Amino acid sequence: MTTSARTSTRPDLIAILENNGFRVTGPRIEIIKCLEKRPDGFTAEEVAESLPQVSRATVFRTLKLLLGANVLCRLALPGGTPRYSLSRKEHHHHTVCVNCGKVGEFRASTMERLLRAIGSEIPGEIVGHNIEFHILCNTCGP
Amino acid sequence: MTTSARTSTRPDLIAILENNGFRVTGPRIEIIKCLEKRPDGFTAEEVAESLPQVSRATVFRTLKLLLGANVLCRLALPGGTPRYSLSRKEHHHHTVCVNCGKVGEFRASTMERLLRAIGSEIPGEIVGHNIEFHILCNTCGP
DNA sequence: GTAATGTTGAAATAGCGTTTCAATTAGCAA
DNA sequence: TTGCTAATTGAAACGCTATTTCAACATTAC
Repeated sequence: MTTSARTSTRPDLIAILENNGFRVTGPRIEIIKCLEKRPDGFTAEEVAESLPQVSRATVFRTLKLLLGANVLCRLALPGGTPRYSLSRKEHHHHTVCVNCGKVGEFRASTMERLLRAIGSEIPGEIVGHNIEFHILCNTCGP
Repeated sequence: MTTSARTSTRPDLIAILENNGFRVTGPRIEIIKCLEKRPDGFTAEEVAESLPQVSRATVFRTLKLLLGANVLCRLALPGGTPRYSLSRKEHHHHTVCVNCGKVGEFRASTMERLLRAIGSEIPGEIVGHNIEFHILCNTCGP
């Protein structure tokens, strides 16, 4: 019996805790299970509300921990509440629906080529980037 | 005597107030003058501190007004205080130095081509995007 | 000038997140 | 298995960026 059929695309978050020297505690397991049920992204408050038995502070602490481990992304809608999304390990970018907030991931080959080429047009050393597309998803769309 | 030698790249913010039906008031003029002295971007607090005679609320109200008029951009450093930057009218993107916070603008032709091409790779209708490069600028760099 | 309406300051409030600190618990060693 | 120790937790206070409220005031239209 394998642990998960999705290990190839979704990192095993419990293992990530262990490998980074963090303790595997009840609250953390509950939070992680909750995140994995939300493929379209979520707000911190949504997680806290759905886990009233876990302290809000612990929710934020765990999200921060996962952000630091690069398995969670925080994205900002224009003028809206930040949304979080579990990520695949591979480099990717995000789409966020401006109507329903649903978060998607995509890897565009055009994008990757661009990122390699753009360096020479920017004055300084690129150490990171923030690229999000604001969309109307196919459910909310015109 | 012309109003400004930079009208071609920097919009005339006073005119923008007038054209959008906003009143040209003392506090707004002070705020706008202050912003125009800061080519590298600024935080809301920096503006408020340098204009103690203007209420903090008015600073934020005026920044929001200019954001709505698309002549000001708000950008987020990873984990840092949001920074604002006056913008040229043409479509552009931003660089933010992760060390000193200095904001730069650039228009990369590669970028423009990408943005036209990427639509077919994204599920839904693109209504906007958020693209920032986090850099070490030439002053802070290695 | 005067009325109508937009704008202001000051302070309270909101949203998202972090910190504090005492109490608890996971993980390890004996 | 027991005990030790450092990591973690909950609850509440706090911090920061920003917004709202509301009475007083300034600006523009008439």
